[in-house]
Amino acid sequence: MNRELTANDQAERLAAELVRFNSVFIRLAGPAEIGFSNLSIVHTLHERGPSRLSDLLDTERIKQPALSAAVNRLVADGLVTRSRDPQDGRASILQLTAAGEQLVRTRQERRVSGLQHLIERLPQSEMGSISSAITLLAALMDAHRMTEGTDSE
Amino acid sequence: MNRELTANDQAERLAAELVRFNSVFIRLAGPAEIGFSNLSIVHTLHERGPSRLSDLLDTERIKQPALSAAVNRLVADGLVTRSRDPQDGRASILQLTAAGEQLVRTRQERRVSGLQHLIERLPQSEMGSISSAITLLAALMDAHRMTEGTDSE
DNA sequence: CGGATGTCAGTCGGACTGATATAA
DNA sequence: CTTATATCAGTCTGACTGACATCC
Repeated sequence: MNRELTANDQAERLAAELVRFNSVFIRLAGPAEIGFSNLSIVHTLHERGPSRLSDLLDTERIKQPALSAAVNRLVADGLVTRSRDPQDGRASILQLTAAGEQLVRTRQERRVSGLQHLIERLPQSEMGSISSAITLLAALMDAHRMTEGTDSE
Repeated sequence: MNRELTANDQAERLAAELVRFNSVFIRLAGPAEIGFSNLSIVHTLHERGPSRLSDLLDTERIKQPALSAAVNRLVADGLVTRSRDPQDGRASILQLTAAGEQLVRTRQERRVSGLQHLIERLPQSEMGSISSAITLLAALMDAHRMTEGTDSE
């Protein structure tokens, strides 16, 4: 049960540190220009490739009409293209433009650059823990995928 | 210079994993009920204790009128109290109520609980990397504090 | 016609800018 | 008077709900 206590303790500390670190990390990519929701849509399209509106509905935390409007904005901004699905007349196919891909890439580059500056200032003793942190985060994501669908909502 | 390449590579991978993991992590606390900005204000008051509006202005990413209105909402919701500073007639002192503190606590508990579920599903090989990840995150925060003020904006 | 996909209309919260009141 | 602190007024972006059009 010492192990139980330790596991809970670790979750507490990890959560606390993640919250604090995130407040810094999320700003590394710089100001968004486009809103959070729009950014999230662009990001999701980047990860998934061409998708329909209803595919995005599952991940984006907004409702259909808001999503529709958001996509219209993104199209107007030249970040996304809409085309009709020849297989299904009801569906639109959404896809990032080159500018949309560039936006994602630029933000990620800024994050990397900011993170690099921080890493350079790390004490030598911490350098080794970076790669284990990377695999830890990946493992936590795997663990999350395993629980998806079994959780309510 | 092999070390240079590795450092950049690590920053890239860490940034990518953090972005992906965050999309899960930020949802662990559940829906906000109150908006993002309001939540951020509550969180900041929790971390700093009693503050004035202009203290919050530095950290919150909104302007004075929006901050003022947001605080009014929080007061109406019973999460924050305003009182005048007897030392300075211009200033309001903002402070979390018990309900406000409870909100922060509840959200953190949900994060911890969600994280614990994920940790329980980790392969044994990753269990050891949690505590090193905690110290890494803390070290990265320290590194960030060192660079604050030297960066533009 | 029934279910899925997407849009239209009206409303509302919450941000912004610019002007303004009050205290130091 | 000038600066700091906070609010008021008007506008705008982007979310929501509910009704509706369109295609399978």
